[in-house]
Amino acid sequence: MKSFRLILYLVTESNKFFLDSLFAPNRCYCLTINHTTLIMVAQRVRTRFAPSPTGYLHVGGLRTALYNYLFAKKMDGDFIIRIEDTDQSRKVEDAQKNLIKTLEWAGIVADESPEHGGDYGPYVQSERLDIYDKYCRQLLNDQHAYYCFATHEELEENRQLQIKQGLQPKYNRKWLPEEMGGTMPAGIIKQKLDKGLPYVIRMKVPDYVSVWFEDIVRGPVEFDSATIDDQVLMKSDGFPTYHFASVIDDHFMEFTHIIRGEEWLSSMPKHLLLYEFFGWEPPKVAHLPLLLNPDRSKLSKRQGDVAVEDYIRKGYSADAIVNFVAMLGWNEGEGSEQEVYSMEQLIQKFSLERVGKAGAVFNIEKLNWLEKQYIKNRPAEKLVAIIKPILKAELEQKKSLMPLEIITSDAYLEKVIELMRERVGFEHEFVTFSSYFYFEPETWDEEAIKKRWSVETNNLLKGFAVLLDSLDDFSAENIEILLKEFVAPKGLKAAALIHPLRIVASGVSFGPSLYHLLEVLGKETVLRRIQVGIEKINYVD
RNA sequence: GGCCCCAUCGACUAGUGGUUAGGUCAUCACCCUUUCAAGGUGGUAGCACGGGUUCGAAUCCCGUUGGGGUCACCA
Repeated sequence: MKSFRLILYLVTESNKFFLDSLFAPNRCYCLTINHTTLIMVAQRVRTRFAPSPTGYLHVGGLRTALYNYLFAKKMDGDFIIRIEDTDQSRKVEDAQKNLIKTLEWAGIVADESPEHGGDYGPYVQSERLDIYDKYCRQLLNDQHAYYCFATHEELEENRQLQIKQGLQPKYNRKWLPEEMGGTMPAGIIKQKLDKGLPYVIRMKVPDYVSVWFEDIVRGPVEFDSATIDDQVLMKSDGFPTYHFASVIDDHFMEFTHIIRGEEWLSSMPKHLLLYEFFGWEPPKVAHLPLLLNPDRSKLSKRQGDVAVEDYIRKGYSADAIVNFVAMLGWNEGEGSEQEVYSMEQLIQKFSLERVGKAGAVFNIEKLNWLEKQYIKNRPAEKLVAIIKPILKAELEQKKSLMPLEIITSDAYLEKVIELMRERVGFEHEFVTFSSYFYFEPETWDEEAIKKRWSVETNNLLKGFAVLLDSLDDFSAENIEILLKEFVAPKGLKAAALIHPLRIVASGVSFGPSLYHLLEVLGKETVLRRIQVGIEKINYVD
């Protein structure tokens, strides 16, 4: 029972730390002030991420999961994954596995989930059908729900008619029984039931009551029940709808906080009504602002990648994505100018109170910048471990003229990393963007040749190659001295040789310091490339 | 359309009655420099609008406008 903190948090945010330090975590606390005793019951925070297994993990879903996770961990509570597979027709094979795998990739590991189990299972809704059935029956008994035999066609017809009449499309309550205030005689319902005709079960939304609740991020929100439809609770295939299943599960899995996207805000009153029917205490809720396309519509395919898997494939790291997505709608607040946060720091600093209300545009440029920050600061060993498999895969496709044991060594890769870490945007670019560290150039930047070559260039290279060959210590410093001494008596600038050297050595006109580049490549490779370059580059004035 | 939510630079945001409206990304200029980056310095750029309340409003209230979400036997 660790979440003593939760209750204090809810009761008195400002006194939290004061009270926190007064009591050791336990189940029950008594506080007596002026003969008045305040009793607090500890309750461990439990949050959930409840995706449906219909495919990939959406970045919005990742953020929702992350906020649930951060909040739970911050409060010393548990984060749970539940799979909402009540629509069997949309179920996608392996989606559940991928969802959980992708979350774990991001560092979001559930305390309870279908894969890892827990005390509140099963964690897949299709395995909880008997529970929904039982509680649906209870609602039926209590006259909070009723059978409805309307067909899809009938419903659609009714809808069209209402639209034509300028009314709001809403279920017409044709099957609401007489004893519940409707017009359908019990006999007819029984008749249909006996015949075994397909039906759904609808909840009866009370007329003209006001449903009010306090949203943690939005404050008070109010709905009029007259605008709420008699929601289907059980579908004709015997599966519950989302609304019903999630309320039942949220209750029995004892979640203390529901943190989800704003798209759920308008179904909140239905859920609240269900809690009321059952006499259960609803959890606290927080509706997160939506993630937006650049045109400010709800983030969607069509306008770029939305699957976390897409970003993984492109080479974004978990650190950067988590960091980025966390900042979309949350910030530490006044006084902080921190941009880069580790998961630990996020857990430490996160709070639902500081989640914003307005939607946030998913801005890829900031993500790119963050990714670079991480690459700049990631320890070389870590990068080596990431790059090596990429290089090895590449080496299976392409032959290298350089000694394999050297270019695949940690020492060599670390040198490449130090030269390139401020020049790459993704980890894989240490290989793909810097292939000249491992493979011979096959093309030589034409624009650059035009700009940097003169009639003398090839001879200069040839002459310098001889000097390089005689250099025993092939270090950047020595190469620099040698080059300057070579060029000075000729009345040339160092640049006259530097640029051509870079081009023959790498094929491109940009990259790290030339001297360091040559040092890392090594004498043998450099001499070979000068030779090949001279042969291949035909300068025409 | 009904209902609900939202509104500070192009983007992410700080700001909770008194600030020259701050930071980050992007962008521009300059510096550094063998290239490309990185880094440094500086700049452009914002409180949607209209009414109140108040000595004083980005901040509180009302309205308008704009945007979004939602109105399924999908979640």
